[in-house]
Amino acid sequence: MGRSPCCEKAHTNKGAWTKEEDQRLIDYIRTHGEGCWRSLPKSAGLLRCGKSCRLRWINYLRPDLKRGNFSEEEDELIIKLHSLLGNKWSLIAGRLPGRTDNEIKNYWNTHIKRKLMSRGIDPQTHRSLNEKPTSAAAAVTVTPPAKPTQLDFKANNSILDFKFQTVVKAESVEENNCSTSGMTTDEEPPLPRPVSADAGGERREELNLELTIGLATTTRPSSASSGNSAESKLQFHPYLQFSGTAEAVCLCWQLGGGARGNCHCQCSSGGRQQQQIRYQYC
DNA sequence: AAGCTAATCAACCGCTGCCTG
DNA sequence: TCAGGCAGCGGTTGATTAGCT
Repeated sequence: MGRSPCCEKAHTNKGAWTKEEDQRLIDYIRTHGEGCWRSLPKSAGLLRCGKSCRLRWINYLRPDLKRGNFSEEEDELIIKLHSLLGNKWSLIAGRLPGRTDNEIKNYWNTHIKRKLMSRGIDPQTHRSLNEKPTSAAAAVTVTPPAKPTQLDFKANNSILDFKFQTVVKAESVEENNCSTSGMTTDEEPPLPRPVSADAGGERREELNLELTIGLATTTRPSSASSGNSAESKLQFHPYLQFSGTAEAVCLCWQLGGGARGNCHCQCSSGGRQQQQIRYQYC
């Protein structure tokens, strides 16, 4: 038995939204808030599918959307995030305040892909186009998860741990003062790292990056929906900070203030960022 | 000015995963 | 444990706009 359609297709409008439809949707959400998209069209007097209403609101009508061109900083941030997360547009959008997943996805496909290609970088693998698949990457190669299952993403109450593997050139790691667990060398010696050689015989190290995410206690108030999943809460913290060079990678994600859980990375800073994800790229 | 092509982006479609009974 | 309902996500489509000849 197939699933019932999400809406009565025979009685719904499709295509571009009219100003009147937009206004109805805005008025309704202002009064009642987001949530229950399935019943919203009927309640708001719209002949639209709930999914369509949701999309229109999220991608176009939301008041906190930033319109206009992407800045150079945003470009670079998207590239870095894509190298880490792959085509997880919603996660990427979660770190770019005022930008939507759809917008970023379109922008990626129309601008950034071309930009990377012109730099001689494969937009999917973030490796040099001239490079043999088996050779070590430039300074840092982060292998994006091809499938979500490869990103070991486990929710455990308020703590998320996820791990993924990256390959870092051995010589880059030597100079790095961050350990794989995000600790400084002053605190604890680095964990032993497996060393492997690729087909060309070049020595390289495989670095197991463990990211620890502690969820802040504050979440977006109107997070109706199934937004109580840890992953979706994560998206409510749009700020992401990169610092330092990309010679080696120490990743430490935090939500909320100060070091939480197992994180000992020196990524603390005060003020507004107390409520932001902090992501150190040192 | 007209016709064609490329670029852009809003919207749709189908699938996935979470929640609930 | 399982099935159904739902929201959300990512890929794709198609209408519109811009640029070129």
